[in-house]
Amino acid sequence: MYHLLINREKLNIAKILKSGQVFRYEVIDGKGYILIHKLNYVFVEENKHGYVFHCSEEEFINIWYIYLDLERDYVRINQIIIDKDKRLTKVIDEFEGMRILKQDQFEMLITFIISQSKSIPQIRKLVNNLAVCYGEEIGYVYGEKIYSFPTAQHLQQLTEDDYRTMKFGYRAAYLYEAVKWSINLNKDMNSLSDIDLKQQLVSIKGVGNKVVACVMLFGYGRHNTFPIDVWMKRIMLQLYESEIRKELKNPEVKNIRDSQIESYGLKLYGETAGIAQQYLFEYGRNI
DNA sequence: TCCCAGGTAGATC
DNA sequence: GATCTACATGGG
Repeated sequence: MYHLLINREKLNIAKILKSGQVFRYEVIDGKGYILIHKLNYVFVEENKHGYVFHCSEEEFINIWYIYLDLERDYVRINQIIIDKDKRLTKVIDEFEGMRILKQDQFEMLITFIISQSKSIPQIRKLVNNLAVCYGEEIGYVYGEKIYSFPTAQHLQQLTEDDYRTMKFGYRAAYLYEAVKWSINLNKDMNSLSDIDLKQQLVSIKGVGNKVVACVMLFGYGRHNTFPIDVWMKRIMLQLYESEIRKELKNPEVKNIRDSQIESYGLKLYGETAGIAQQYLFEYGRNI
């Protein structure tokens, strides 16, 4: 058992799990949390001093330290973001300990394809169904069976109709395509530039700008991305509409495009855009 | 019954 | 290049 005494200013698991970036985890009331990554899971006990990871030190360093993005200096990044916009001071302070998880790339691709036009509880349900039906049983904690998320190989056997039977609706064809694409991958996507990676991902049918940005941010650790969904659009227009309009060829247009909001976010927040986006998302949800 | 939910592709102008 | 709409399903 690895005792890691880490304060909640640096790591706040409750806030991370509620931040909308991760869909597979368990909260054990009054005791702690279960985190899941590939074929690994860990029970993280919460006490007044901090967190205790119920795993070896080796596993903590090799898996959970990376998953939780603990190497990155969020204090420095938070200050950069506040310098860009002082209005985020309060939400960053209240959301202290939030981090961008580095999750499984295939899981992110599938999860965010599923996410289109679905509420967060519905996404969790569909994604968990997939894990229960096609993942592997990897553990048993506090009466909960823990499943891994299926790999592309696990899902290779499924037809489009199988996904429809599982209530994925029109996303069925997209899921089928994404699995096929993943099976046929023959190069290391991690070595690609942001632009090339984006180009590859967006070539999958059913994968557009928003899903690509989420996969790049939460799966590939590309923090220079700024996903625009309905929430972000509302928040960004509320905070920056006049500034965004100044950048447009025709500042009088009725509808501002997602890509224009994305450009502004990337320009303003640069390498911290992905993290800024999480704070903005939280800022908007609390209005 | 109607409307919306962490969107996207395809048609149309 | 901008705008409109169908696409499945579930929940309020």
